[in-house]
Amino acid sequence: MDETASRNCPECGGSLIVDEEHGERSCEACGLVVDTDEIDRGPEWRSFENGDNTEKSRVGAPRTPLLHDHGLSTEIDWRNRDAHGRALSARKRTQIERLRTWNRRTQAKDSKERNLIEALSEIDRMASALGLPGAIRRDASVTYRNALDDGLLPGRSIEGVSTAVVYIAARQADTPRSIEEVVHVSRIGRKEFTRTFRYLVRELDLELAPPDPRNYLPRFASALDLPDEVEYRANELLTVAMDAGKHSGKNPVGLAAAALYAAAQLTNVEVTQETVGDVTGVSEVTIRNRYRDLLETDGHSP
DNA sequence: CATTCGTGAAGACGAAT
DNA sequence: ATTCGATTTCACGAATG
Repeated sequence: MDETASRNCPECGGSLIVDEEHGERSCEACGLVVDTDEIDRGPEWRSFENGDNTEKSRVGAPRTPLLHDHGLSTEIDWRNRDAHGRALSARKRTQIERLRTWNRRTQAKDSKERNLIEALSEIDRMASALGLPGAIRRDASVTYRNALDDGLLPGRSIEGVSTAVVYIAARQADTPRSIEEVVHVSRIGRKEFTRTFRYLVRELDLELAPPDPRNYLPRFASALDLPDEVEYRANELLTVAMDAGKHSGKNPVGLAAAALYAAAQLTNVEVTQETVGDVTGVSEVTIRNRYRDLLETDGHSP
């Protein structure tokens, strides 16, 4: 990808080569780096467009330097007058009319792209904090674009929609994160999240199956330092309960939490309802009720 | 004392009206 | 827009060890 530049090295006079990968221009002969970052690689698009997901992730938002337009955009007055206040000719007027149109269009495009830059950055940040892989981030970005193109953004915050699409993408990929987890790495509260989430699902006609509680087990078991056997038995309990249809209508996170607690009891592993509840974000009461159900269904109470 | 268990009031939600 | 039914959560006290 190297390309010989026209200028020469100020040190030794050798020809310069451009390293597009790093945006550097260096001397072929002496290796002197003449200037850096001459090539504008644009904002975040790259990890999104070409499939290479080679850890372009950033933590924290790279603030766009153009939060407002720095007065660079042009306003065209609505009055059809020239600088002296005289009326414009018909020919001049239609010309100005065209200018207005294009001015509006480019500004609309800019605002859309700025919106997208901000959103993609937030999606990446949250997905990273949640340990979600690149494929899911891309799915989330696609959903965000769809929402943006459908004009679903006005009235909702970028952060809210970004959070929702991350949650949706994780669920669709059978790598669900709980609402608590997602909200925890977001800047919005639970209330706004659920409102925005439902709104998106409805408006985009998304078909979202309820999360399989078993998909929560590995992470929760690991976070609770529970042995593999507990996780395995929890999986069994859930499978039995689901075959019996005892899971529908119940919070999948609560089921997973209760299954882990129940399995720990059955295998004589020490865990309290409180710690399970803290880690999973489920109340002790719910753990009690669910784990009672689970044991009963599996035949442990008579 | 720590943990578990059970309960009533209250909030959120989806479905039905 | 309101109501209804199921569920979850909170706060509390009792029982258990």
